[in-house]
Amino acid sequence: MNPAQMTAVQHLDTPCLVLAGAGSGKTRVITHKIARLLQPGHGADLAPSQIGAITFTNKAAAEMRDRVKALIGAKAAAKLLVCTFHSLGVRLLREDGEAVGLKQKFSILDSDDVLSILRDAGSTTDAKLARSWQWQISLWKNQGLTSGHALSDAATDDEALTARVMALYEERLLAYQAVDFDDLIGLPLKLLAEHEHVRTKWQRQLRHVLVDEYQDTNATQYELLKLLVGPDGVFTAVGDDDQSIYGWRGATLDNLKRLPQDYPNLKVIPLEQNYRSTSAILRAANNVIQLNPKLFPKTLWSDLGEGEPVKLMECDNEEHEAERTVAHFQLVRNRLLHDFPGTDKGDWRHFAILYRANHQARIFEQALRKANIPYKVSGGQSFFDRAEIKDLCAWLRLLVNNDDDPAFLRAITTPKRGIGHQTLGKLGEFSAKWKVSLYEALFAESLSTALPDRAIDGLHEFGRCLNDLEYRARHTQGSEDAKALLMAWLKDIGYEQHLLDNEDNEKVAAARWSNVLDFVDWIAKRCGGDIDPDGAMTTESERRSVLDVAQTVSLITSLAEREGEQNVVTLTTLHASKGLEWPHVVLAGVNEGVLPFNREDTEPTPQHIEEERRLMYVGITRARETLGVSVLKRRKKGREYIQATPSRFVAEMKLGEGGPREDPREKLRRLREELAARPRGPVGG
DNA sequence: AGCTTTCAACTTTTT
DNA sequence: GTTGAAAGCT
Repeated sequence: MNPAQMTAVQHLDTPCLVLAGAGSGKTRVITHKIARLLQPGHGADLAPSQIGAITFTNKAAAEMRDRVKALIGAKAAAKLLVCTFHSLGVRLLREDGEAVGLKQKFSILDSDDVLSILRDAGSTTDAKLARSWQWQISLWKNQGLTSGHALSDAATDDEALTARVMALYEERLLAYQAVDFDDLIGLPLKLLAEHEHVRTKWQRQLRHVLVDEYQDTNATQYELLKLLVGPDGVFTAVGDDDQSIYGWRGATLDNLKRLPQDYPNLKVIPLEQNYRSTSAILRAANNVIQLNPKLFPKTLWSDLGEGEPVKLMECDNEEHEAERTVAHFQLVRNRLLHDFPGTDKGDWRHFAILYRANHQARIFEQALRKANIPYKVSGGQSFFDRAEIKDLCAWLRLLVNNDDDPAFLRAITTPKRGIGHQTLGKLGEFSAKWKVSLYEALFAESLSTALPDRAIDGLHEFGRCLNDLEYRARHTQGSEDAKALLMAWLKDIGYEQHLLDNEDNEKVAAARWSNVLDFVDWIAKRCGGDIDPDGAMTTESERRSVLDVAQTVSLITSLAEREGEQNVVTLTTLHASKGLEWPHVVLAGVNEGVLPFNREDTEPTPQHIEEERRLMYVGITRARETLGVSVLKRRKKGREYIQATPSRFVAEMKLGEGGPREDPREKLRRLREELAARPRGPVGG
């Protein structure tokens, strides 16, 4: 470990802000600090259960857990609280949510559920309108505002309407005993703020909290952390102001600015040594980011050698860009295969194409397919967004929370069981009239006044099926039994047949069914009780019932199992690339209007340009060895091509300045030596 | 007028 | 690849 990392790890007694530049080994710092906190004799001497490590994504949490496990052993690691902000919220609410009026078995709505509730609440079929409400409501919630605040602050008619829809939405959520993702932060905050005994309980429990990607926190997350940590609590925030690229969804750098003021004894430690990229790449990155007003100045450096100059690729149009990128990759790869035969340096998984917007991927996909190069597009539709998975999730959610009406409607109609609009409409009216959930209405005595017996029989049949499944799910643990239960259930409800009936293409139906089977395996695996990949038996305490697993299912959005292991080229957006790295990277379409993004009719604000500049910085710093920056000379607009302007960020990189001047042959020899001497395997995170 | 067809445009995304 | 808008058809 370098001196700065060491300082960060050894600083245990006051709040600490680690400004971790890209590739500076921040995960290393966090994991080692956790180990240090556990070691007796350094003043902290904490038990594993007293430490919390908070991340933004499940993937980051999983990686963190793995790396801590390697350091302190599986037994101690299992007792640590390593989780995302949202799963921490779930935990707080499951344990103490009753204090804010939430029953223990609440449901978590995903953004599609939210959208359909909003469409309903605002009586519109206009998806765009509903989405704009969803967006605005989420922003308000992330600032800690309720519909009441929003309505009184509303500056326009649109905002007032949104606020009114929000009020209806809040009512619905309460009635369903459901929360959305924003509530998973907002409600725990309310819980801790308003209930002293809960607050002290958690403050006593967690003696040291470490937060990853601190620059991505929003206003409510800041407040939540503050309450969780307490007035004299100790924490470690790890982040990089230069990599803050989520301002548009509520993240605010104010959280970084406020830290020294809110905690005067804050220790600020910059990590500037980069273990990822060559000097040529870092110089370009520093040149760009320098132009932003800086909160905490820092300059990245590395001792990995000068490396190859950043290559500017000027392309005629999008097709040309894709072809050139593919040709460039092939060239680099062939050189590696020649220079380092028998190594994995030429593997396709070491190559990535990064772009600003998802639709830019398509043309690269075509070119890669044509060249027979394997690739994956990351981002886009996730496994859990697929209709078949959502169908099954609806059933699981309904098991967890019988009052989850959106889940009820989806489950009772998929697969079709002869219960249609008529019946459900009546049931809905009945439940609204008596202020009960659809599930409760199902078993009400007086339902016979609203519906014919035949319809009621069908409803009761569904209810019995559900109760039976719930009973079994509660009492089934261990992956083998869980899998048997789930398969029996799918057979019961005839799900495979349902897929075949509703899909005219047999292949598509088969693909969907295969997704379902993957999903079953995935849940079963989570029920535990079988052999771990590393050979150790999972402990008895890790065995969970199917119902327990079902509770957390809506929080998880990616299988992320062997994602990194496929030997394929990665196509991804700049946003989704944060935290990742590849030896060879091409940044595509680095033109004005695209990166920095702006619409032709609007003038970008300086803050917007600054965030786009950070995005460029993130992109540059993903590359370990070679970096290509591709610029379009012309862009397709309608049928003809129009002139395209290179991004201002290209000039800002100052390519060709500051590098060493040397004989080309000498240079080639040096490059090869440097490349051969590079350490293998991943460094830092 | 209301429907269908065609054509172009397309922020960024986790939980 | 999907969606929304505009043109064209009945």
